[in-house]
This record gives sequence, structure tokens and C-alpha cells, in this order.
Amino acid sequence: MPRKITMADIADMAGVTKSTVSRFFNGGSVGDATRQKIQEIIREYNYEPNTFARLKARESNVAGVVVPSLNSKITSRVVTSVGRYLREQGYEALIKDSDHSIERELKNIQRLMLQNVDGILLSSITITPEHVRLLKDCPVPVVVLAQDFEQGISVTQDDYGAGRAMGRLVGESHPRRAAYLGVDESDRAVGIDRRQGVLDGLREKGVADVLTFAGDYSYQSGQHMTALALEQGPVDAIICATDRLAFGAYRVLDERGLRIPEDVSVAGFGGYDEGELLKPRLTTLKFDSYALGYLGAETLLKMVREEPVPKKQIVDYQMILGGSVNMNR
Amino acid sequence: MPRKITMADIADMAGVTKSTVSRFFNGGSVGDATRQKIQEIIREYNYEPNTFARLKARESNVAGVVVPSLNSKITSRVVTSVGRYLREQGYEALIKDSDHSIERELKNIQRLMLQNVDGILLSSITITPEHVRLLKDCPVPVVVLAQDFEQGISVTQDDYGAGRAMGRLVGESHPRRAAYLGVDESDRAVGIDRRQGVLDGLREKGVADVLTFAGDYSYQSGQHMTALALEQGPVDAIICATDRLAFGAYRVLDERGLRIPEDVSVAGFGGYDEGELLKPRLTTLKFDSYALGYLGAETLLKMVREEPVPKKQIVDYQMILGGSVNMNR
DNA sequence: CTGAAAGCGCTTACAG
DNA sequence: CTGAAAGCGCTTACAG
Repeated sequence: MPRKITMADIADMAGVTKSTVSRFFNGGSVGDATRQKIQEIIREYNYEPNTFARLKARESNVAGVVVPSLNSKITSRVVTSVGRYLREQGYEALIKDSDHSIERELKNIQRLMLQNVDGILLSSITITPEHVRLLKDCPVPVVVLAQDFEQGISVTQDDYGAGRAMGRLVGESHPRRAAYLGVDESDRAVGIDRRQGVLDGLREKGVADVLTFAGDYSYQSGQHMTALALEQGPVDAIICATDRLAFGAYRVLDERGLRIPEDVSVAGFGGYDEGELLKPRLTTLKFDSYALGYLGAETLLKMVREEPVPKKQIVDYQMILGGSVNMNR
Repeated sequence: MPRKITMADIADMAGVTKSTVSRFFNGGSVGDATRQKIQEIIREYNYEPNTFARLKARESNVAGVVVPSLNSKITSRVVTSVGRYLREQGYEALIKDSDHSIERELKNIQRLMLQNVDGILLSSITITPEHVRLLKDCPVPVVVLAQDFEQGISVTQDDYGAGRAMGRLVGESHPRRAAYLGVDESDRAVGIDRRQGVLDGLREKGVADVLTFAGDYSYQSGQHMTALALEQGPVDAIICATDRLAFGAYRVLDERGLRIPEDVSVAGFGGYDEGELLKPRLTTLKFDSYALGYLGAETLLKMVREEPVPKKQIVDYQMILGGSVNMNR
């Protein structure tokens, strides 16, 4: 296998020192003839400097991106969007997947802090006191995505407001008894804020009898919680913390011969394309995940450049009306 | 903001030189008392060495992973699986998303080659002559995922065989006229091999009248190609290169009042969970993407250790029988 | 077991 | 405009 080509090799071939080649890449002054020559050689060898060897550079032009998983639709949207913005700005994304483990998440943050990244985008599973302690000593700017972060800068979704909007919408259908299929409170944004919004929205419309459940984010969990809800007697409406959970609800309701929305209304959060495939189409609420990623990355780079940024930004959401909520009652 | 802590800082605090701290981390000989002391200090400061500063190390313990997109279900499964294996082995994944651009993919490969990674996992959009040229000069081992790679090592799916199995299955339903909704030939595995398998499988069962289409991987494309197929007269069976395309077919057939499978059989590839939600459930074929990632990573690390590896490995697939193919004809 | 020194691939003042 | 030198955070022979 061939040896790796380095900046020194390029310099030799161009008959200059690596100082000059380095300046060529970093926008320092380089003579026209020299520039030509270097240009030719790097093209021939397809050379690009090793970003990670820039140990002495003031800026590394690398941003760390910590994500809870690479398997989630929402996260995929966020990192794709973050990646695009960073690329446009000449930055590279260093993606760290925590694979659903909070210890790995903390470790990932810890590592990035000591690596030469210019900043960190943290799409956290949940912000624990350990997170706060760790981030307090962070030598580079941090932007938290999709979770509130009192101690610093965040770009979030209005989980409470969205929940409330959905609660009201479903409340309009006047269910006698509703169920909320949620997730564990360790995820503050979804587990607590979103749920509270839904409950408040329902109450505003006079719906007070609400069963609440908490599971994980899986399709199976949606099925399981739906079954649990039905065991406790008749339910008119099921609001699910995510579309995937709603998919599970659809299946169980179908198995039991319960019609949507005539017998039971169903609603979700997420706006997954697949909701469109259901009969009836799922009523859901879609957060602008692309905006979340974009704004997060933009805010981080502003912080790197020491420009002022808002402490908190909230992205928009959009209600997608399917036919799964009974509006004729 | 606090300064970054470095190995030299740790060494100072422990009253030794950084040589010793480095040996501590890399398994060199360190006295018991010294070991204790260093242990304490790194715990207190949560220190971990900067992986990317290991410029002189023989091995970086980093593997590059190039993916066409972070938005695809299959890719998500593959990188999750790759990440898990690498982590178990004390390796780190450096993920490079090409965001559907072949130029970016080449650039990503190029960059990784010059960065200090021990090897590269390439989940390529397609292998072009440029890929071959570039990879020929690669200073580190490369494993190609999900595409044949004559010039080197690959872990693939049996796209042809899987296509043929599906072709035969649908052929058993004796459609008078079938349609295949595919993708561009630039993706060799899916665009050519899978399609050819389907066509051959159908032919084996006596189905020769097959309309073929090519689009992209989107839901919209599935709808569009289905509409095109129906314009050309009645069609009994639609085989789609991916489940997403099949979702599009479902929608259009539904809109036209055509029943699945009574009027038209539909089949896909992918085994997405969402196929289960459809009525009837989608008949689909699922490749073992987790095995693909796992084996790919395992093979790469073997190559790094200069152990022998097979030139080509093929992962298994599984037929998932839904109710979308009419078996009563 | 431990340290001094050289070096990895790059960047940055500082001279000239 | 260009180069020599020092340095980034780490690793590795080589002495002792």
C-alpha cells in the first residue's frame, strides 16, 4: 500500500517549504507562480491537508455533534441539516452517536471537549446534573438541541405549546375518556413538557378523565400501552407522544375491531411520511427538525465567532390534519 | 471558558513526564504507585487523551465510515451496527456523510485516506472508475459495503438472488402483466442486479410481459412510477425496488380504487416496520443490514491486523410474507 | 519503571 | 512573498 502523502511532500515537489503550502491552504500570502505550482501538484495527487493534524491552529473548523442515536427519523433530519449548514460554512461535522446510553453520551461530550473542535452541538437524551457539571467546564461553545438548557444556549421545539395545541384539537372531539401514551420522564422535553401540554389542552376543552402511560419509543411499546389503556375500560381518544407509538395504537385498535375515528380518535407527534399511508391518515404534529439543525449549527458558529446569540430559540411546528380525529362529535 | 486540559497537565500533577502518562494509556509499563496516582488525577479531571493528536501512533484506533446519507433506514441500521462493533473493539467511528453527492463521496474517501484512520468502511452510492482509481492508492485497508467491488474486499447482499426469489414468488401469482419500479442504474446493486433478479425470477414462472421504470428512492417517485405504469394499461403485479416505493404504489392504487391483492399484487424490498401497518401487510424482503455492518467492521479490523479475510461475503435475507401478493390465482 | 529527545503533520509569529 | 524555528498534544524508541 502506498504511503500517505503529506504537506511536506507537496512542499518538496513544489520546491517550497511547508510553511508556504500551509499558507496556501489557509489564505496567507503566496506568490502567483508558487500558487500555480502548488495548485497543480495538489490536483495531481488529490491532496488535502489532514484536518486533525491542525493541532496548533486557532480554529479547527470542526464541530462536534452528539446524538442519542442514528436510528431515529428526527435525529437523522437534524444531523443532515446540521451537516449541510456546516459544510456550507467550510466546517466539518464530527458525529458522535451515543446509541441510547447516557454514560456514552457523557463520555462523548467529554472527549469532544478535549479534542480540537471549535464547538459542540448536543442533541441530548436528557440533561442531567452531570451534564450541567461537565458543560460548565467546557472549553468551547455548546448549543443544546431539542431540550431546554437553563445554564446555557439552546434551540428547542415548543413541546409544551405543541402538546397543548394537540390537546385542544383532540379535546374538540369531546372524548369522554382519553389516553395519553407517553415516554419516560427522563426525557424532559417529550416525557414531561409535551405530556403536560396535552393534558392542559384537553382540560381547556373540558376533558379531565385522562389515562396516562409511559413506555419507550418503539412500535411494540405503542401496542402495549394501547392494550393497557383498553383494559381499563372504553377510551374515546388516544394521543401518542410520537407517530411510531400511534402506529402501534392503530394496529391494536384494528385487531380489536375498533374503528378510527368513529370509535376512537388517534393522534401523534412527528409528521412521519408513513402516517400518510394509514387509513385514515394520521393526525399529527410536525416539528421543523431541519430548522432545528440549521439554527443550532448557525448559532454555534456565531458563538465561535463570538457574536451575540439568543439564549433560547424555538422552532415552529405544523399541525397535519389527517382523518384520525373525530371532528363530528 | 476553561482551558483544555492536556496530557502534559496530567503528567505535571502526577509528578511524572507525559511519556509515562502516555504509557499508562497505551499499555506500557508503569509502576504501581505511579499508576494509582495517574488514575486518581484522570478521574478527577475526567481526562481522556485526544484521539486525533496521536499523529505518531502506529494505530489510530479510528475507522472511517463513508455513507451516502444519514437519512436512510438501511444506512442507519448499518452505521449503528458498525458503530457497536467498533466500540466493542476499542475503536472509534469517524462518520462521513456524502449527502447523496458522488463528488462529496469521493472527497470524503480522499480525506479519510490522508487522515490518520486505520481503515475505511465504504457504503458507496456506486463504484465508479474514479472510485477504483482512488482506492487503488489507498494507504489503509478498505471494505466496501453493499456493493460488489471486484478490485478489493466487499461485504454484500445478494441483490440478484433476492430479486430472483421475489420474482419467483410474485410469478407464482401468474400476473398477466407486471411492472417493476426501480432506481437508476448508477446504483449497480439495486439498479441493475436486483432488477435483473426480479426479471429472471418472473420469467422462470412464465411472466415475460414486464414494464420497468426507474426513478429515485422517494415516496413521490413510487407514486409517480405507479401512475406511469397504470397509464400503459392494466397491470396485475407491481414489484418495487424498496418498500418506500411500494408505499407510493399503495397510495396510488388506493386512489384509483384498485384492490391489493385482488386486482394488483404489490411487493417491496427492505422489511421496514411500516410495511406491517399497511392493509394488507406488505410482502417484502429484508436484508440483514445489522449483519452487513457487523461483518464489514469485523473484516476491516482483521485487515488492519493483517489477518486473512474473504474477498467477498454475502449476508442473508429473509422473505416477509404479507398479504399483498395474490396467491390464489 | 521512568525520562529526554525526536518526531507525527500541521500552523504560526517572526525575520528577511 | 518566503523560510527557519518553535510548538500543538501525543507516541515511541532508546538510555538509564
